[in-house]
Amino acid sequence: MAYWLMKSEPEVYGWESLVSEKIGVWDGVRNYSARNNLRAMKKGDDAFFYHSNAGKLTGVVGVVRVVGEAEPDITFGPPPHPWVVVKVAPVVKFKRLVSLAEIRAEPRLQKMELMRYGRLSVQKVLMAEWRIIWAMGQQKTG
DNA sequence: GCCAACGTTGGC
DNA sequence: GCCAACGTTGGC
Repeated sequence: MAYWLMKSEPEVYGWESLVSEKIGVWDGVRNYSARNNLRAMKKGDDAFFYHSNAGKLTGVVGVVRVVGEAEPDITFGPPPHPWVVVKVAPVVKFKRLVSLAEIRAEPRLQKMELMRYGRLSVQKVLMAEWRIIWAMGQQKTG
């Protein structure tokens, strides 16, 4: 069982879009590192859903589960080509946003790929990092 | 809207 | 294989 972080711009495809679809096809990835991560995803893996490019709302909004493993991304064109999609379903929305600013400010999260290689749209998350962000997301807002 | 960081492309 | 030019992502 592995943990991941998947980015999407909420204006393009946000948490609410996924909830209304129930199962989302994660398409459009055109970067080899991100593609390799998509290929490594297994059914039952969990991923943080991260809203990118969203000003103060940039950050982790909830958890999704991989329900379909890599298959060709037909939005690129007919295979063969290198690009793949996975299918994900919403699991739980956080009680509050865990913003990028907070992640930046948390010393235990400084080694996250998010800090080192911010532009990667599909990233691996370590279990320790997963637990920290999960706990932050369960805190009640004041 | 700007721009830093990074990936990709293509000439050589 | 190197590297300059260019394109894209995404934070701010």
